[in-house]
Amino acid sequence: MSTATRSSYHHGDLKAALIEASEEIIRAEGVEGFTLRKAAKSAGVSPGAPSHHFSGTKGLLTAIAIRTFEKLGAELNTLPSSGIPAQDLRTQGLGYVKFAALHPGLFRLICRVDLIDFKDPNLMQAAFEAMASYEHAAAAYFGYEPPDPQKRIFRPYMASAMATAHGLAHMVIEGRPALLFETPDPIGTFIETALPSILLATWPD
Amino acid sequence: MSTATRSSYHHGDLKAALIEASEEIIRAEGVEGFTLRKAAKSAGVSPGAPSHHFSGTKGLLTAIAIRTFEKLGAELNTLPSSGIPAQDLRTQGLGYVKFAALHPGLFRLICRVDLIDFKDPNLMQAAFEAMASYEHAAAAYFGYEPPDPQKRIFRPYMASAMATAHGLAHMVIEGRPALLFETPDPIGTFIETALPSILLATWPD
DNA sequence: TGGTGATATAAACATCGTTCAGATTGATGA
DNA sequence: TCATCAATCTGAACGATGTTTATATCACCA
Repeated sequence: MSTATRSSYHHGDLKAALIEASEEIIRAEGVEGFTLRKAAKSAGVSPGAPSHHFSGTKGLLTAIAIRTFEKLGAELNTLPSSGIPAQDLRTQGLGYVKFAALHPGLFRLICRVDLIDFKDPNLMQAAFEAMASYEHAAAAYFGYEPPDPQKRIFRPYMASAMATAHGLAHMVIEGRPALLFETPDPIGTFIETALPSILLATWPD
Repeated sequence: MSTATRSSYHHGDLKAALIEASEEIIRAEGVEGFTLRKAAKSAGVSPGAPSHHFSGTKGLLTAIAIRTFEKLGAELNTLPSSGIPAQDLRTQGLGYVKFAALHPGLFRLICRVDLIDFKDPNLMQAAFEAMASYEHAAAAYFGYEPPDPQKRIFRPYMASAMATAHGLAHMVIEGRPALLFETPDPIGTFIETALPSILLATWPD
């Protein structure tokens, strides 16, 4: 409810207000429920105002995607390390899927290549930094030297590990647990019970 | 180019023509490029005509999603079995990702929960039948008895295997190979070289 | 104090999905 | 055979969307 009532003709910090309002809309109604006009209205501004701060809808959504990758990275990079490679890799995977389950709208956003600008270097950098600890865990488990982060390249082992978590995340936000796994609570129960056993099957000790 | 010129006022088989035209649009321009009006125009019919055959855009796209699952199933279920469980599982996974890479628009469609009706029992049935041989291969590799197909339940092992392929498929159609793996040809080269080694890391002999 | 660039408005435009009254036609039954 | 009816299609309309344009307002600085 960031419908800011403002006194002056100019907003003051419309750019930040638009990002805030848009993220709220996406959290509440998903990417599909988002419209630029809604965001403008929520920020208390006319439909044409956003064009002065973002290059269209795609620019605004890209800014939110960057914030989302930063949130994901903050989540993953602070997960505790046990010293047991298999367990750490599972922890990272679980964290990845949990993030998707807790923020389905935002996670969908960062997968929508048509809605955000993946040529934006800031977006790419945020995406890679988000996966830093994940790559570290994969390197420890599979026994390889992590590549230079500057090169922005993933190893096949990392691709394998990341793909499993990525696929599970998609399956979760696509609502497949409720459809496929007979779990009463589509998010909580699945994550706490079925998901660990799935990851155990994928990366055993 | 199925812009059928018709002589009579009535079309004859508009339902099939709309499905055909829509699938062509999705193949050429992706789900994002699809509009109901385009499909109607391509079928040589007014924008209001489709409503007599489908319950809105979602109904039409659901019909195409069912066809897509049938195509995927026809692909996977005819893949040869080598008798070596690990290799067969990799073959299924490779087939799954290949399908996504060859039909990115259609694959994206069957993942768009907001665009198609996953409560449609025909869609669910088609989705499960498509994965039948995959589940069979997973059961052989992980050593469990495949569950009753009627129950429409996947085992954790199957979820693990499927998730990896599903995640790789998403990564491929999101264009990540070109971004992450330094492959000149984003589809062909990646699939033929990097992908098998990724699947080898996931399901070793 | 004036003026200039940045920022906002309001109105317009094309396009979208959907609805609805009316036109057209194929099929049914007497 | 022919009248009737339900199915099918048109064409115009509606509200909503993203974007552009001319115009209005204001913050800041010379």
